[in-house]
Amino acid sequence: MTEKDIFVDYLKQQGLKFTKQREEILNFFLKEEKHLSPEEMFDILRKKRLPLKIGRATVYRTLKLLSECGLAEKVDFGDGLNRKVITLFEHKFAHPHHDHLICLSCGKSFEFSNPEIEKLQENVARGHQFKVAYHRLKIYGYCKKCQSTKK
Amino acid sequence: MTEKDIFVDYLKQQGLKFTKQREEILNFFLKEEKHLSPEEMFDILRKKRLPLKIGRATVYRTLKLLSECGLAEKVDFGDGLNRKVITLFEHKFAHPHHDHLICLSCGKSFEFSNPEIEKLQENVARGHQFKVAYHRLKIYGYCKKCQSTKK
DNA sequence: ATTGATATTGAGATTTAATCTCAATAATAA
DNA sequence: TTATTATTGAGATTAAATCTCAATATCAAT
Ligand SMILES: [Mn+2]
Ligand SMILES: [Mn+2]
Ligand SMILES: [Zn+2]
Ligand SMILES: [Zn+2]
Repeated sequence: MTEKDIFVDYLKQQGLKFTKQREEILNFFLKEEKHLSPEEMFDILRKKRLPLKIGRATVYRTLKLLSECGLAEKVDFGDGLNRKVITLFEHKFAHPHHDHLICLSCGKSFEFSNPEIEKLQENVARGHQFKVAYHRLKIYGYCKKCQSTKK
Repeated sequence: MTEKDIFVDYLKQQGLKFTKQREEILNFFLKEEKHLSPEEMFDILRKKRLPLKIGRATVYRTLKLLSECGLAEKVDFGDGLNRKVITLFEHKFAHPHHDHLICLSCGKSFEFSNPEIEKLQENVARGHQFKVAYHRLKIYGYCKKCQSTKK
């Protein structure tokens, strides 16, 4: 069951079509290891000057589909204090859940997963009789490199 | 040391001025117990038809000042998946740190604080030699009421 | 109270990521 | 091949937040 199978099956199941554009975007997303924003993906796909032309709306629409079928996950890496929203899409297929440390200086993010924290979150939710769908834990600060490069 | 003192002192220390508008916005913010968005605050302050006219930019600028001096805290209650950004300002003065459970159905939020989670976060950061500035833990799902009102 | 240097203000323009519109086109199944 | 229906991209639109700038208010020093 490859990522492509998952996508194709999802589309079929939803009565949607597997188009050239969707295939191109899927392949590009899978190939890229680092997190990319929709705008970056759009720019790069445009620069490629493929025989196929891909519009901004199609990039956004396809990333939404990839999220719906479990291949991608949208994450906002903005600091929550300034206007800037930094939306990136991560690989989700065969990539276990994790949260992020986000450097306020260089913008880099670092992944971590901590089962104890996850368990405590469940407890908190249970205490509020709250049914959890998902969560986001973001720790903002300064990465090792940005601390040494003192300002 | 009242909230007003804190604000006035902060302004003075920064070489800024304590204006009618800033005082009006401070009072309104302090009076309101529930979280409000800047746009809501702007609308309400406008409807008041005070002798004093307050512009949108001044509301945003003043909320930023209130955040800088520790009286307010900006929090994004959007679900991180849809476009909508829901920026609210919480009281921070004499309100201990907490995180939120956010209902995807009714939009209500529920506060919690869990020292164990906080401690584990410190451990995670230390493990990455990461210097923490602040964090945001948001647990999305369905509140008790919205579970019973079974859609 | 007056002055003067400087910060502040609000109207409206601008920014920006994301979404929407819609007529032309492509994908699928019969 | 054909009919049905989904998809597409250009460009318009949205909406929160910020920016611009000329007019005005603040406030410390007289
Ligand atoms: Mn990640
Ligand atoms: Mn709160
Ligand atoms: Zn860094
Ligand atoms: Zn609810």
